[in-house]
Amino acid sequence: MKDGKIFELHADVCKALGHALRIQVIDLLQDGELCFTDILEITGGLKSNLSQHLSLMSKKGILTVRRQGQCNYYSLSSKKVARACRLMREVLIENLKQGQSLLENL
Amino acid sequence: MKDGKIFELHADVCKALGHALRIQVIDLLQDGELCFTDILEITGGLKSNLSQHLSLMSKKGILTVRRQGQCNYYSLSSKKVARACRLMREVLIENLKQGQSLLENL
DNA sequence: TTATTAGTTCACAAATCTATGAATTATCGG
DNA sequence: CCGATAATTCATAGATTTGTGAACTAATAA
Repeated sequence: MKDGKIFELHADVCKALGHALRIQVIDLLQDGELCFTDILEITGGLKSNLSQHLSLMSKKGILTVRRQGQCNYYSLSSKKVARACRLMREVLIENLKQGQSLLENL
Repeated sequence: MKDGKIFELHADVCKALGHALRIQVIDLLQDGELCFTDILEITGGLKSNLSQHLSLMSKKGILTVRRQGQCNYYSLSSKKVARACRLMREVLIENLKQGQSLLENL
C-alpha cells in the first residue's frame, strides 16, 4: 500500500472521533452496548441525526452493531477506541489547565 | 462547565487528528521536534497549506512551537497524542485485517 | 541597506460535513 | 392483515474545512 494511503485511512478513522455527539456516544459505550433508543434518550436530538452519526462510526470501524429483534445494539469495536479517546481527553484537560484554550478562543 | 461543552472541546481536539497531512505530521514528530522546512520537505505540497495545518494543530493544543532564529521547531505537546494516534492506527489495522474497509468502500 | 530565507496571513473557490424533516423499511403483537 | 415501534434512508440547505496563490512579516546575511 502506498504510504499516503495509510495516512488517509488513518485520518479517516480519526475523523470519526471529531464530533461532539460521536464523542458522547463513545463515552456512553465505554462500559458496554446500548440500543439506539437508549442512546437517543440520553443524547437527545433527532433520531435521523443520531442514526447517521452511528452509521458513520460503524462504517469507519469504530462501532459494531448487533441487531436483535426490533432493537439495534451498538458497541465499541475495540477497547482501544475508548482508550484513544481518553488519552485525547487528557491532552485537552492538560491544555485547559494551562489556560491555553482561553487564549486561543478569544 | 456544562456537560455538552466538554464534548465539544474534546471533539475539537480530536478533529485535529482528522486529516492525512496532520496524521503524517504526528507520525514525523513522534521521536522529537522538526522545523517547518524539514517537515515541508518530507510531506511536500504548498508551504501555506502546511503552515495552516500546523497552526491549527497548535491552536488545538496538540503541537508546540519553538521559535529559534529563522526556524520554527514543532513538536507534539504530549506523548499522549502519539499514543492515541497509534491506538487508532491499530483499530484501523484490525479492521483492515477483517476486510471491513473493503466492504464499506464499495 | 538590500537581498534572501523562513514562514505566516489572507481571500476565495471548491469540497466536505452537518442538521432537519419527510419518506421508507423492518419487526413484532394482536 | 393492521397498527405500532424501531430505526434507516434520502434530499437539501447551511456551515465548516480545505487547497491555492499572492501578499506580507521577521530574521539573517552580504
